[in-house]
Amino acid sequence: MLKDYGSYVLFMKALSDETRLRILDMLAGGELCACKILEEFAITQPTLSYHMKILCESGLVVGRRDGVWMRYSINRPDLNTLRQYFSELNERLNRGAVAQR
Amino acid sequence: MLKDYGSYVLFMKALSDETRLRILDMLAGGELCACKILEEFAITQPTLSYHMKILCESGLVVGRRDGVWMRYSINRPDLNTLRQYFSELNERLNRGAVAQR
DNA sequence: AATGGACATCGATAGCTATCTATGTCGATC
DNA sequence: GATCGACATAGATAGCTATCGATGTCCATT
Repeated sequence: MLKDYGSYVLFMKALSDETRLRILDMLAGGELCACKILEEFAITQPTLSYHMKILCESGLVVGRRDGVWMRYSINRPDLNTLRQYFSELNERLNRGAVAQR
Repeated sequence: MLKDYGSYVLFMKALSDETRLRILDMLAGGELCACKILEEFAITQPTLSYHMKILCESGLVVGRRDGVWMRYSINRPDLNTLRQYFSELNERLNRGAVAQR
């Protein structure tokens, strides 16, 4: 069982928007700067800035300033935590299924 | 890469609320009826009904009527899809890390 | 020192979300 | 057939979210 749902809720909230989901997908290919990400979307720069903030505040993404640019990448430990969460849920579900029969 | 973000957004939205996350967690232990779930929360019955609707509409949870009761359980294929999504993201991220060095 | 490029912040706003009370439906029981 | 228990639906509402245009900051270049 989870003790701390708070951080998971933040993860899920961060990914409960198509724009942000697509950004995470892009970042899985490696670090990208904000302007490169912006090119892929039909949103304004302030809106992207807002989405990046949500992603960073969840912990799933980290940004670093590189001169004029902001470079974003996925935070491995946090993505791993999330991956593990679903794996464990799945396992728990399967264990239960066996126990029931 | 994903083609259809829509269903993933629905999954994430469904899980971006602490009440629903906890419900999913409870259901990982096996099927439960609505009244049993309700006992664990300090919310009213209509609010639970609302949350169960969101979970069911996402596909992650299925409900079946059993006489007077509604019994809810996790939809294995959909949970598996979600598990796989994060596993693949993780893999893709790790592949990239190697390629970069 | 003026300009321009990359980004963040502010203020406004339309639309969505979670929650409640009140009420409805449908079986089972008295 | 009146009541009760389990659930859904309707209507209202406070608060949150995604989006924009306008503006600010900071650095590099002209």
